[in-house]
Amino acid sequence: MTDEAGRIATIEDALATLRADGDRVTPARRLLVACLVNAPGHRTAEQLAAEVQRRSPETHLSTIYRNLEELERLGVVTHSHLGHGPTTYHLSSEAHGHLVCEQCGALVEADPSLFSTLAVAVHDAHGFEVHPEHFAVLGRCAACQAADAALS
Amino acid sequence: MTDEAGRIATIEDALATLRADGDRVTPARRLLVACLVNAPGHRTAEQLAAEVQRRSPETHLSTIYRNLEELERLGVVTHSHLGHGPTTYHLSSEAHGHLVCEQCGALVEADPSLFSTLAVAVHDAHGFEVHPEHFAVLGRCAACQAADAALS
DNA sequence: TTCGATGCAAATAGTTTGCATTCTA
DNA sequence: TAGAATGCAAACTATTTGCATCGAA
Repeated sequence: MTDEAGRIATIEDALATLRADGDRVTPARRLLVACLVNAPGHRTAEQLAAEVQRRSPETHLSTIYRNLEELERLGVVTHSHLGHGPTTYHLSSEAHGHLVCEQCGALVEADPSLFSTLAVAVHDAHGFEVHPEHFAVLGRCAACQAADAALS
Repeated sequence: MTDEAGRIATIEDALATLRADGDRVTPARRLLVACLVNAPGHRTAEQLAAEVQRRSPETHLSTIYRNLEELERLGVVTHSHLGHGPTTYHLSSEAHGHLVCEQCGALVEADPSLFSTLAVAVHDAHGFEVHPEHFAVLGRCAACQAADAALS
């Protein structure tokens, strides 16, 4: 129920990007791209492997890593470091910032516009170009603040 | 030449914090705290272990990890996740933000004030409390931007 | 039919844990 | 001298790599 029409154009876009670079379109690559396009959000290499393996159980985790690397090189995929946990991957077209609660691990996706003043300030002060989608802003979510406040 | 006076008060503060919690002051803890106080900046557990081992070669890396965890629990030490690389540790009193270049790995320490508008915007939008010292802002440093520009 | 992609096993990096021993308080 | 801290080995998680085989173009 997740592989029907509507987004196939984007799958084909991704495959066309591979072909344009001289890369081959293999079943594993088709499935991986379909997973990324069909369901948005952050997934680890392991989660993506599990999804791909539902259709093609012999697909190896190392193949997922190699293909994510290649798709990232081509600009189709972006990865983020979310504090402690493993690296997560998503389509580059879904760029956004990340807020991760250090207490409960909750992930909030933040509109990139929230980062614009930071980006300007950092660029003015250090000439540094900020990539808000590649890292997580760590802190404490509203729920954990409320829970902590209730204790005191 | 790094263990002379001037900052010893802070070493004693850290040890007093341990004692106050009922923890014991061991040679490994003394040396670790001294390393952290005597030289500022970010170091990985492995780097700290190497420093401690110059004085006390039998100190094990797992002891460093356990003590960093305890010092962090007591608020003496803070860790940061700097993109790809391993976790780094520093005294909590040296709080600051981090800019890490994704191309060359350069680390720039940023004044926490640069994060204040981000913190306000994120709090208004999501009720989320930002801890600027716990994560790295990834992007591209001025030098890499200049180098890239020269290529095109 | 060729060379890129894959599967598998093994290596690697970073970190954590179990347990017997040591040493602080 | 009781219990916390340590050293060591081993487990564990995330990721990378070498190599023989397979398959897309």
